[in-house]
Amino acid sequence: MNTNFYEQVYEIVRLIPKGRVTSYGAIAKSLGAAKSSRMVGHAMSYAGTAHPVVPAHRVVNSSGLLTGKFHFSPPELMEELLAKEGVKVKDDKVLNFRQIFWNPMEEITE
DNA sequence: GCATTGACAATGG
DNA sequence: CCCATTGCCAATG
Repeated sequence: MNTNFYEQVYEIVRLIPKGRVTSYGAIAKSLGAAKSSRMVGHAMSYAGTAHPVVPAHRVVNSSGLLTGKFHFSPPELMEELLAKEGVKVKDDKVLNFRQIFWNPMEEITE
């Protein structure tokens, strides 16, 4: 595939530490495509059928909302995984989102 | 190749 | 804080 963009997205998502979450825009920015935040979401769709396990449940929208939880095998899986990681989810949104927010740029530092 | 849709983001009211 | 609009880019029909 070598669809660089998607590969980059998967790479970053895989780098997300346990108990942390990030937003599509942050990932897009890290890749230098802040305008293509939607592409990150598309990449996530492929994540389930592409690479070995991409913790897409750690990726949420800019509001910390679990927008794509419905895309998981069981929609509840997203909250389950997040809960296991120590992330509290309420009303399909991450609590203390700003505190557990993980900035990909800090790990990329190109 | 055009039109529609989409795991989004940012801005304005 | 919630709703409406715009931009952006790729996938799909």
